[in-house]
Amino acid sequence: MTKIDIISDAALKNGIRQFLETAPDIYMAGVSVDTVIFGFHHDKLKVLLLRFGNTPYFVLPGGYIKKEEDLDDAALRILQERTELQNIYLEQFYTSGNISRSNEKVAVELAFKMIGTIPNSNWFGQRFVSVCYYALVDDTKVNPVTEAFFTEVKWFDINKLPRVLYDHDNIIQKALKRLQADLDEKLAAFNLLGETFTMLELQKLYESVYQKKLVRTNFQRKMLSLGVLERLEKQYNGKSHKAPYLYRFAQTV
Amino acid sequence: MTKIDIISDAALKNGIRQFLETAPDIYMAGVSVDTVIFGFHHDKLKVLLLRFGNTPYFVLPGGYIKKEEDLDDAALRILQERTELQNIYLEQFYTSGNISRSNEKVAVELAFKMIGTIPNSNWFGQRFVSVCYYALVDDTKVNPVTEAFFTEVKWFDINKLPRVLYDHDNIIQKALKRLQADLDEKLAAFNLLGETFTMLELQKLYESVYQKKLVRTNFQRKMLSLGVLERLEKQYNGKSHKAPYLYRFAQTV
DNA sequence: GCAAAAGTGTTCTCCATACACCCATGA
DNA sequence: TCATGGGTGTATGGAGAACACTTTTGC
Repeated sequence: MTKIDIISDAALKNGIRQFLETAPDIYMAGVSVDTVIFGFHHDKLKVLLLRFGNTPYFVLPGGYIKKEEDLDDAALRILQERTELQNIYLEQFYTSGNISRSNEKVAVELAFKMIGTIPNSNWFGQRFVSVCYYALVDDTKVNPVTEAFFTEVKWFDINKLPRVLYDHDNIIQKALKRLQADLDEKLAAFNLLGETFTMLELQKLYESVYQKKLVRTNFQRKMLSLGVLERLEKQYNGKSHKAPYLYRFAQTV
Repeated sequence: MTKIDIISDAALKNGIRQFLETAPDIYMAGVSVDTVIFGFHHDKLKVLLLRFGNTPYFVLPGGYIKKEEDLDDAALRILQERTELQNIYLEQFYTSGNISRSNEKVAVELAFKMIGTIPNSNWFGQRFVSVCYYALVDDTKVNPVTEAFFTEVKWFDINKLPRVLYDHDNIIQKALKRLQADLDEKLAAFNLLGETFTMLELQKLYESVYQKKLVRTNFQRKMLSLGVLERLEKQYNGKSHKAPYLYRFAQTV
């Protein structure tokens, strides 16, 4: 087991102390928001996670709901703070509210070590019900932003996740299932790609979401039959084979 | 417009006052649970609603989460309190958290009149994020229970809903959509029927959920092909036509 | 026998699958 | 010319829709 190495940086402690002083005035108590941010890179489906302090543990990007803020707006704000993106595709998919989710030993122990003693009545000590959203982003446009509590923002392959705290692993799996269900239904896939893409890239994306191989020729026909793809010029890439067409998502709303 | 007639019953006021005194010690603040209870009766899909005080307005059965209680357990408890049923089919489907949902003029006005002045800082005055569940019940086994705040418990046809408070109408419509999606997927329909039923009853149920007519012969084949129906003896009902078979849901888990 | 509803069989179409085939490209 | 990947055509099978047909029941 990896040794847990806690930073003892005064600035970090001060940041946390300041948050704890102001949080109860700004945010709703007892309710939090967690977001599963999906990206697609190198033919793999990725999830954006935050390193918890200086430990080897990661958590989902999350936050709290301002007292005069709509729930969906809070999720969007939290995402924008973490990615600096506008126009994010966002779906609420689950609310997690078991007592045990907030009590996980490791997390509590780590929190204690990070900021010293935590009075039982303070912000982090309370029980939270967490409303969970998933987001689809073009990872090339994301500018990951860290903040006081977290020392690193990192993309992880959905199949090679690190150790995560709380019930966040469960939440990530639920998000994936929901994404699978939404992918065809809501034409959500194109939010994970850039402006243009080849048919093979699109296929790899579907394969990484459904976690299974698809038949190339039939996939192509199915995508074209949706009537939402615009075929652009061919993309010559120097490879010794036929150049693939580029496509653009052109939904006629 | 119907005149709003408010009861000024001392017992009701006392009940509410007592609740307000103890609630903050027992329940999480800021989070509530609302349930859409579906039943099926006389070939119609029904929803169980509570009359708000002595007004013509209705609300969804709902409640709060105890400080040491799992979210799903809270939903189950609230349902059991209202229906006296065990083993209820329950699905979480949405969490509603817009600021405006708690601020609807009519609701606030009614609450004021019911219990006199409400200090802004009290329990009902706070903002709630509501986690919503839908339940499927055999309505013949339900024993609707009223309580202090509500003067009537009543089944309503999904297409003939009364005026409901807050955003509960929106929640009901979302529940129906989710039920439609789950019906085939999770074989959920049988929770709405008694032990045995005819194919026609099952078809009427599907039609009332999907809100459209289905072709009798093809529906029969589809249901039988699921492999979860056990055919019992015929049901002679005195009508001058062939007697239908009775079926039982016999899922091999 | 007749009307009404229940149950079964048949055809047709659509769509997903499987796979054969040809095309374009650079080494 | 060859290997590699891209694009299109075609046969097949299964599921659902449409509808014809038979069976059962009480009057």
